[in-house]
Parts: sequence; C-alpha cells; structure tokens
Amino acid sequence: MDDPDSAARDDAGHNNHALLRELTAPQCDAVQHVDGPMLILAGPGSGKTRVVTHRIAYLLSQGIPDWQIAALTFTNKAADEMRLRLDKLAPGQNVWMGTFHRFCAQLLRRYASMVGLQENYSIYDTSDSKQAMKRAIEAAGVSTTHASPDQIAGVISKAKNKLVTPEVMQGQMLSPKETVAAKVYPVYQRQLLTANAVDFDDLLLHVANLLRHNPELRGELDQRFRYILVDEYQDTNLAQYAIVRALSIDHPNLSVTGDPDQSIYGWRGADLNNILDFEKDYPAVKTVRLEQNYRSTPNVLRVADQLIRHNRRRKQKDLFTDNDEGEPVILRWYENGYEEADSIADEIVAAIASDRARPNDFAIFCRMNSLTRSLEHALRGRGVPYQIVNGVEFYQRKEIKDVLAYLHLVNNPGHDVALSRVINTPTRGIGAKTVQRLQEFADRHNVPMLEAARRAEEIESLAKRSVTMVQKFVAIYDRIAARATAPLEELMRFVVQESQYDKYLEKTSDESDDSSPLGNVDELISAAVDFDRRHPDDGSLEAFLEQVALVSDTDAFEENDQRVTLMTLHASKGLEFPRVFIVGVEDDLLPHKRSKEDDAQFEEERRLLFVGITRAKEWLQLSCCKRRMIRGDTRPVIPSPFLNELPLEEMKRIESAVERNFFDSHIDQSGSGDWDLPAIQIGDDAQADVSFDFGANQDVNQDINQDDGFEPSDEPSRQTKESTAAFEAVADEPAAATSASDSIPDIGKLKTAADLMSAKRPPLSAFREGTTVRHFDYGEGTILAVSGLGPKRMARVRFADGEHNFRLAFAKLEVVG
DNA sequence: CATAGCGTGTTTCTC
DNA sequence: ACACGCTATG
Repeated sequence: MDDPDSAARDDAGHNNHALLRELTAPQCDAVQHVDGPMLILAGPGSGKTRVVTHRIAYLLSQGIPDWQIAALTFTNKAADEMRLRLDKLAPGQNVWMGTFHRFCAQLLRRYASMVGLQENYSIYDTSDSKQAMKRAIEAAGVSTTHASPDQIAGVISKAKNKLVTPEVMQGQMLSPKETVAAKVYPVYQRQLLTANAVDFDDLLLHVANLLRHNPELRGELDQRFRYILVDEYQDTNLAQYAIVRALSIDHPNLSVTGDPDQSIYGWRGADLNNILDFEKDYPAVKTVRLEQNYRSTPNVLRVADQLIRHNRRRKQKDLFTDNDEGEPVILRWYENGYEEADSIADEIVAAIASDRARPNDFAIFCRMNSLTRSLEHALRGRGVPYQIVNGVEFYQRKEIKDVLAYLHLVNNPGHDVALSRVINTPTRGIGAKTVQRLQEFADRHNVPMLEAARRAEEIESLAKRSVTMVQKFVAIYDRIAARATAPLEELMRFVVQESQYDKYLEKTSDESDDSSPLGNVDELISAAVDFDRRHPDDGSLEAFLEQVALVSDTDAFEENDQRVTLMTLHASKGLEFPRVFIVGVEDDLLPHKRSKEDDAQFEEERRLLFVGITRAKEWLQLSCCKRRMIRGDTRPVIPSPFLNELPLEEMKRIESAVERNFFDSHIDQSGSGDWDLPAIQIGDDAQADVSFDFGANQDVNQDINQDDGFEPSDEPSRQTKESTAAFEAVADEPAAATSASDSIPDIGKLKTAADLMSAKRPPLSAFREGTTVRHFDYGEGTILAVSGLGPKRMARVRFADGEHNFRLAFAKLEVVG
C-alpha cells in the first residue's frame, strides 16, 4: 500500500489491520477508499470479489451503517458468493446485495404507483413477454413478413436498454425492422400496464425513468444508498448506468469493478463505453488496477495474454502471477466431435481413477449448448457424474410453467399471459377462438382478460357453450383465489387438485417417456416449502413468484458437487476450475459465423475465448476437430484463427486423440505415427483435406506416448494399467446410472473411477417409492417419493427422526436388503 | 376443439 | 438432428 500508516489513522485501526493483512498494495488501496468514485480494473483471477467484500467490511468498520451500502451484481450467484464472503468478514451485517434486476424490482414494489403499476405487479419472463409480444403485434396490426416477433422483441428490448421511449423511437430514423417494432412498442407497453406486468427490461427502464422524472425521490434514494458498488461493470447497459449514476450525484461514492477484456454481452446491449469512459464521467475518479493473478499458472496466463493482445479496443493490462509454472497448455485436434468427446471423457476417467483429480476439478466449455450433447453422451456412457449448466431449465418446463401460471394469476389477476396459459390447461373446451375473443374484448375495454372472462356474457361473438365453459373456469379460479393467503404448499396442492391438473398430468404422461412431470411439480412444491421456511417473514406468494422470476438455473450450479461441469463459455464467467477443456475452437464456431461482420463482434469472440482460458487454474486444453457434424451433416472444419494468435511454441500440440493406453495398450511406445485406429473411430477417412497451419515445426506425434498431460512423467506404466482397469470396471457396468440391475457392485477391490462414481452407489433405478435405505447419519428410512431425473433426481425419505430430501446421485444412501 | 404430422429455423443467455 | 410452431384432419 502507498501509505503504510493509513490503516492506523482512526480508532478502528485494529479492525482495519485485520482486514488489510492479507492484501497486496493495490488491493489495500482499493479497500481503503471510502468517499468518491472509484474504478477497479480487475484482471481475471485478481481477487476482485475479495477486494469488494473487504472494502464493504472496511466501510462498515468506518462506522458507515449497513443500510447505506448496496452492492449490485450481474447474477444471483455472484451476489450469493459475495454475501457469503462478507458474512465471514463482518458477520450479521445487512448490506443490500443482489442483481440489478432484483434491486429494481424491490424499488418498483414500493414506488409502483409512480409508474402506473400496482405493487403486486408481475414480472414476465422471456417466454411470457414473447407471448405478450405476439398479442401486441396482432393488436398493432403490423405485418410480420419483414420482421419476426423475435426480431421485433429484440429491437424493443435494445431500445429499452438504451432508455428509448416509444415516442422517441418513432421520431428516429429507422430501418424497416425498427419501423415495425416502433409501431408495436407502444401497444406492447400499454398492454403490459393493463396486465399490471413488466418484462425484464422494464424493471430497469421504469426505475431509470422514476429517478429521472422525480428529482425528490432521486435525492432521497441517493441519500439512502450512499455507497454503491457495481460488479461486472463492463456488462452494464445504458439503463443500468443511468440508475447508478442517478443514485450517485449528491453522494458520488460509486465504485465499479470490471474488466473490459471480459465483456462478452455486447450482443444484448451491454455497453463497453460504460467502463471505458468511466474516467470521463467522473474526472475525480480513483483508478485501481489489479493485475496480479492468483488463479492460474504462468503457462495459462501467457496464452490468455497473447490472445487478448490482439484486441484493439481495450485498456492494456499487464497480467502477472507468482504461481508455479505448471504444465504447458495443450492444443489438441481430433478427427471429429465424437472422438473429441470420447477422448476427453476417457482422460477424465483416467485422471479420476488414478486419484490425480476429482470430478469437480473438471470443466468443459463450448461455444454452443448443442455441443454439450456428445460430451454428455460420452460422460454418461462412462458413468462420470456431470452437470450441465443451462441445459433444460427447470422453470421452463411446461408443467412448472403451468402451475406457476395459476399462481401468477392468483397474485395478479391482470396477468394475461398466465390466463391464456391456464384457461384451457387442462382442456376445458375453451379453444383458441374463444381466447382470441376474450383478448379482443379485453383490448377494446382496456381491461385484463380475466375481467373479460367474467363478463363473458357481454361478448356477443361468443357461443353460448363457450360462455358456460369460461364461466366454469372463472369459478375454478375464484375457488383457488380464495386461498391466496394460505401457506404456499397448501395453496399449490390446492391449485393442482382444484384445476384437475394432477389428473391431466397422469393422463398425459406416458410411461415410456422417462420424464416425470408430476415429480417436477412435487419438486416445485418442495422449492416453495423451502422458500417458506427461509423467508418466514415475507414468505408471501408475491415474494416467491418474484424469486422464481429473477432466478435462473445458472444459479443452481453447485461447485461442491462431485461432478464434471459442462457449460457454455458465456456461463463460465466468474468461475474457476483446476482443469479446463475448451472444445470446438474452430472457425465459424469460436469466432462465431455471425460475428464476423464487424470488428466489435469479432473482438468480443476473442474476449470470450479469453474468459474461457482464464478460468483454468492449473491445466488447460484447447481442442478442435478436423470435421464436425453440424445440424445433421458432417463438414470439414478450419481451426479457429485465434489459435494462430497463441504462443504455440510453448504449448503442447497433440494431433489425434485416440487413447492408446486405453484401447490399445499393446501398441508399442515407439510412436510410429501409424495408427491402428480402434473400433471406436467413427467415419474416418484418414487423409484430412483441410490443412492445419499451427505454425512451423509441428511434431505432432512426439508427445503422445508420454502421458495425457495431467502429470508429466509420473510413472506412466502404472497410470496406464489403472486407466485400463477403470475402463473395464465401468464397461462391465455400462450406463450404471440407468442400469436396471439392482445389485450393488462389489466395492471391495476397486480403487478406480468406478469406485468414485458408479460402483460406489447403486443405480438410481434402485431407489423407488417404498425402498428401505440407510443413510450414514440418519440410519434406516423409507423412500416416500422420488422425482426429477438424472443428477437432479430427488428422493424424499422418512427416517425415525423426520423427513429429508436427497439428490440420489450424490447422497450417501444405501439400499437395504 | 384436440392432435398428428409437416415445415422451418436454428449463437451466445442474464435478469 | 432437433425442437418448435403452424395447419390440416378427425
């Protein structure tokens, strides 16, 4: 730190000293900054969260009351992490922490009436607003031949992020698409207001407007939130900027943290200028650069640095680290996507088998979600536990959305999207035509659709039979709504029963399909119960629905689970893993095809790879294929141009990925380079017609025979044997997770991957309703119910001293008998 | 009004 | 390949 004595300059000296003890000079500098704007440029792995949490603790130690501080993050997960860490430094403090959207949602609850809403307003999620958008397009009477609903929604969303109102938008010079969108925009907004609803963008927009048009309130809130900290500032959009700026006029104690090199959300309105120009906006700003990396090896860091240097629009940072050199970064190319997936899965199995790593040490990143499929398949086939962040999202499932829609309608009778969803679910003889007529009536009278349904008799165009059906639905609704204030669990069970949704699900779900909608509904109910327990004070329906709306499945990522993590590069931001694979580093994929038109997007793709690389702590492999199946057909592939920007001479380059120690332990170790490809090889026609220019002097076979890169020269022969053993052990029990075999594999001898994974626990299918199980802590119990699938499969078990829920894939449960 | 079968369009995804 | 949305049919 610049001034070693500064810590002692006040009474809280002791306290401060403890806070500052383990920090570097620039970190101390940032932590001790109290008043005035501050910009923290924090490279990857530079202890950013640490600095932010320590600074908050420091502010508190200076006597600043907790309620004057607000920390805004980009994701819930980041907020949770921060809260956890602050709690260790300053237990029991009540600093506001959360996402921008949650922050705005809460302000809006209070000041709803000032923007024309009621306090029980609903938050439309993406699919809700898409539905609403379609209706608005219809009502606006515009043609969708030149702009799809999605495109229109995109234009409007961008406009909102830039604080452009419908009136302003219509006055602008517009492209044909934007012209269409500009016509829909005011209609859409009016319908939202009628429905007493907002979309995600509105949360920010309304608050920004609120602050802009109500100087008195703005001043009040500026006073209230005197210290504002913003994380991931490079990903903020104009609306978010306007909000924090408005709250930092009288008390400009705004401190933002970010890294322009990690800005990867430009495509959805994030404005890199917010961070690049921060110093212009606040001339008195204190800028702190955190350039020391605590996460990665120099090998990883050099690769990342070389890459990102190729970007023009950036602030140069000099990343450095004191960490050990580590292993060289691997650049590997495979014949095709299957080989890539199989090889990676094999390596993971081998590493786990020989105790060099555990499943949760590994992460596999890719550009597109669809690329996780083959990896998923390969991992599952070997019994490796994995989690996909952002696979099929729980809250997006039909049955979940249906049940939630009933609840939404109870909470906000204006929720037209919810009404449209449930009015005929289960089917009640209310068809599309009837719904449309209700809609028209609602639009004409500017009332919610439920109101239209109540007045069904007034709608002449409605058949008598339809009127009766609609009235029946209204009656069902009223019975449910009468219980609005009951505990969540009771309410939800009543909904499912009263609406006959339970019967509907039983009837619809076929046995062959292994998804279990009813189980998912159960899981939703237990989520509600959980919420009730955790928020006994504000455990209202409204709070639960808000929570659900503002929570994403990315937040469900659990780093402590013993599982390999699969995710997109975007989702990887903010995380770190000991061992990282980045797959599909290929032209048109990693610089994505659609990003090549302009420089800004191209640079964003480079940042995306940079983010991925810098997640790795000790080991990293980038890979690409010679051919890859995309949308059904296999095509030759050109390696990513980014690969040529890396320090290839210091990386370890490996061609072909056949795990010879796995399949062909008989092959000699001389490395003739002439591969006898085992049966697993798919569609190989050896001579690739694509040239791979990875720089000069590549000696691709040289490295292959030594090891697989986890630990150089560590008794390769033993590893080979164990790997094989692991493979066989797994192969003997294929797809253990889904096997019908109820026998518990012999766990006495094997100390392998199979031990860690499949062999250790019975197949999930062994756990059924009524099964007697034993738990290490709770003793014997009986399974009451099972729900969910794969790694998410849950069981509710009754023990002597109460009931517990378990994730079957990981719980320490044994089948008794 | 419900459903099966066809045609279309596919990045990234937070809240 | 696959999922989703629309349309023709029962």
